[in-house]
Amino acid sequence: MKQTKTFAHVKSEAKLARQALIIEAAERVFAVKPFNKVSIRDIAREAGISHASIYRYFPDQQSLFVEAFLQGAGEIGDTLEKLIESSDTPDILKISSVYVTYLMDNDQYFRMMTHFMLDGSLAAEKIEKLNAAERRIFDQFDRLFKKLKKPEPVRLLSHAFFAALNGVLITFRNYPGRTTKAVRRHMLNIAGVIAESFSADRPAGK
Amino acid sequence: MKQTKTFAHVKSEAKLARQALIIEAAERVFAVKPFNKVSIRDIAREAGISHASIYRYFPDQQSLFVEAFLQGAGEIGDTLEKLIESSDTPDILKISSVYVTYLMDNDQYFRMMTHFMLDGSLAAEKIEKLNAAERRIFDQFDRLFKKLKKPEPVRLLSHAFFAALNGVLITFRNYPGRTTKAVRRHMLNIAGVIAESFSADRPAGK
DNA sequence: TGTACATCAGTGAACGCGCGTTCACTGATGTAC
DNA sequence: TGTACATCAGTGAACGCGCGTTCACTGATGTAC
Repeated sequence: MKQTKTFAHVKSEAKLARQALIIEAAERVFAVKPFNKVSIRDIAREAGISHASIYRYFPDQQSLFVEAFLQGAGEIGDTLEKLIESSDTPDILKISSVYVTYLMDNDQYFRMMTHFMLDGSLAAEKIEKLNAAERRIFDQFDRLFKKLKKPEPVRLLSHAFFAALNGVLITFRNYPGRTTKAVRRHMLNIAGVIAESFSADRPAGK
Repeated sequence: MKQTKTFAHVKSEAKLARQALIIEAAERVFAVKPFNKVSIRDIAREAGISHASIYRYFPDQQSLFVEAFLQGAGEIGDTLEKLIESSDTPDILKISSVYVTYLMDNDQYFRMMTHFMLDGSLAAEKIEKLNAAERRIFDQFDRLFKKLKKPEPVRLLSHAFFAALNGVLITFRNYPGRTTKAVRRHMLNIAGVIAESFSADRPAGK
């Protein structure tokens, strides 16, 4: 009895490991191809399996895509956490530039994020997963603003800050007639303007 | 000779008028259907013509979509212009809420905007058209910040303000578990936080 | 006024494509006895 | 150790669909003489 349980365990672990390999392949494809052009066939090719095999591991395309995104969201969360927890007076300019830089370097996650934000047809259970990732970032920004001694409630500030940084990423990503380098500089510049406007003391009660 | 010119003129005006009817039909479809689901066939059906006829008036799908978007962008530009020109001390809170409200009520334009911002495969000539519309908004925000006596250069502020408002629209549009009304209130609330952070005086030289 | 011809908006049918997903099958591995 | 059976990962082929775009044709309108 113990034996069969262990065997089943090994088996299910193998399954999870193969799932993970598919997700990694998906991330590599997303890094190279615009989100809306990525197909199940692309990912299968990258993973070195038949496209029909994907369906042994994921019930449908949407589930796979959401899992791939959550990987990236987790990394962002980890990075911000380290940055904010490690100091008693975190540098908001640094934080905004890390966030923006990460999502410029890993454009695939930003594409996925905007896709999911725009897509109205997500299953409720998927939405909840994405939302948990978002809440984690809000929580960290809350910590940031608390450490910066902003007046309560800081949650609204966190929402506004997060939204504003996302806005920078979407608004200037295809800034025409600029090199990638120049776009990058401009985004960081604008993110800096935003960080500064969030760090300034505001007249109380206004 | 004069005669034929006039006839040709009438003819080309008729053509433009029919083009405009197709664009209007497209806008109606966009208002009802997610951007990425709208097809040439949908628009033709709405306009009451055969889908093959579209190609008498537009070389391809992209051209039609861009024209449809520019209609909406023009309206936003007009609205902001009125608002900012009409006062010597414009209300930035009012302006942010008008902008956000317009793009919530006319969600199709926001969808198109984000689509074009994310799409890397636009023809250069289309990009230029879209960019002109964007510049017009930047110019108006420049006026706003100048009237608010912000230190030069105000262009960066305009960029940051525009980006931040767009960020609010994309970040909270599918805020889960909220009614449309609650989402609306939340967006306006966050847009208010942003407007406020842009209207506060910031320490000079910081 | 009548006739032959040119133009061109409008169209239904078809083309070619890529997609997500399912199906029926293979073959390797493990299990029961 | 050997044999019959069960499981299930993996697969190539196929299904069914919707799309953007093109084609060959019609028919209304205008032009030339």
